[in-house]
Amino acid sequence: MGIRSKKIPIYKQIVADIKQQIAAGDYKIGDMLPSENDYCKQYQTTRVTIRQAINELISIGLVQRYHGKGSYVSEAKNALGILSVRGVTAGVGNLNLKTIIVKKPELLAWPDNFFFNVGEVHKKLGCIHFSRVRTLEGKPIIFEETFITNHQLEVFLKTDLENKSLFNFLKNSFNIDIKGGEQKIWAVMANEEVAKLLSLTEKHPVLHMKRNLKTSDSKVEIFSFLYCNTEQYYLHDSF
Amino acid sequence: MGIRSKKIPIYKQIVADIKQQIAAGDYKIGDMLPSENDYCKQYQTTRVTIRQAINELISIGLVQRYHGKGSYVSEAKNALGILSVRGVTAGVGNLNLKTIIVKKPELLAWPDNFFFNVGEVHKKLGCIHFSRVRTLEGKPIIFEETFITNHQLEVFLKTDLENKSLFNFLKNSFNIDIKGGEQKIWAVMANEEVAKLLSLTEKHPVLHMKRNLKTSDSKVEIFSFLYCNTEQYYLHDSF
DNA sequence: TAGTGGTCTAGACCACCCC
DNA sequence: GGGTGGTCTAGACCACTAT
Repeated sequence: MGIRSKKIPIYKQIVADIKQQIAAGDYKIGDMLPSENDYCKQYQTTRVTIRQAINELISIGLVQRYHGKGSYVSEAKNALGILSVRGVTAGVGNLNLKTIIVKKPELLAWPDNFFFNVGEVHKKLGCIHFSRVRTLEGKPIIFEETFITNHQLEVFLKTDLENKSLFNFLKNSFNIDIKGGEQKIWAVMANEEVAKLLSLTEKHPVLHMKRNLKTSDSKVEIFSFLYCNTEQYYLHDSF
Repeated sequence: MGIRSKKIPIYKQIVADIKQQIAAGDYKIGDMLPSENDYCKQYQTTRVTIRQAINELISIGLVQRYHGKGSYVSEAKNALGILSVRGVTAGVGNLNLKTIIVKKPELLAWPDNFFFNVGEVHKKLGCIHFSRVRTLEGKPIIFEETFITNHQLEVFLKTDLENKSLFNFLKNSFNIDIKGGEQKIWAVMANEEVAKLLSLTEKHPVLHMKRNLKTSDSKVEIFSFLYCNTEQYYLHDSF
């Protein structure tokens, strides 16, 4: 299990820094963040870099920026930031999402007629497959089935993912980052399996997403099929 | 009805240019766009500016960029780009969306207990309210109810919005742009009204969004409540 | 008018992909 | 090795908000 790259860009360090400060309560919802010029001095860098960092914070919905006024910490009450339609990040906001493993990681061939196109390279490597349910305050909210290209990731098979962030695990163990991707979204009726896992009556409407995430390792792609009960929470996206 | 600002930034002109070229078929799905350095020469500008333009194209899902390889026109088959969860744009991709007015524009007071917080300034100005259904190939797909702050927008009341893009209308008539906003997304059951307008059985699952869009005129805010039949199409988002 | 974000220049070096 | 995108510098000027 090797670390696969090196330097963390300055702007990502700044993103992580500001995220942490917001999480720690140094800045509360509605607070104005330091100005871009202040940040330039603080981090000894230039505005292009600072703006790149703040752009990322905006894109994950943590911050809003107003011309002539400043950048402000934004509200995300009841929003499933972790799924932020636009977000590349796990764990935006302070929602206490817990994870239950429904099906442990297993090494399989890629399914026939898989929804997304999988390249030949990935097909040869096979996929690691597992399913999880996410709960919020004890209630199941999300059911997610995940497929990851097995490029030297066998360690997954003996890893207990319970209550672990997949993205953090990939980052910490393999230095693999999410670089981007695409999502498709539908409203559907829960089928028997989904209804059971999310404690819903069958035919309850649920939000369904199919996602394809690209990582910093071009041999590792992540696909996930996801069902979300939006009765008490909603997906949130700001831009 | 006055034009409200002046200069169009270079990067936006480039965005519009490339969009137009893709729409015209100069670049097809999967084609590689010119490199960033080529664009620098072509537009006599620098990479920061070119990248700002391409970032916008990526964010609306039109383009994907790969390190070391280039930027490519991306596929958006069956995707409602017009609603692209992340999109700020009208009319990416499928141009065959037609609009039917369900309720003509009317000048009202802001509703009590409106879902979003409306500032005092906006409350004093009142709101312009109308409802539309969007159809694709003759089938109703989206029902959208819109509220806009009436800051010198009375011309709306005598405008026929049938088959017009709201965003283009705001842009062309008032030079008002969409600058950003937020969206909240649920899966719900169609109620009687929505079912009727979208030709669905009641209790059919539909995607529901509540959106708050900021414009380049800080006195003009747009809110929209929207229901979408995702049986044949899906919302699409790339990042 | 002072302070903020919005846009832009003219370079540079690095990391990645492909031949 | 040559071309691509990824990151960054050290400035500049403009547009918007507030006072």
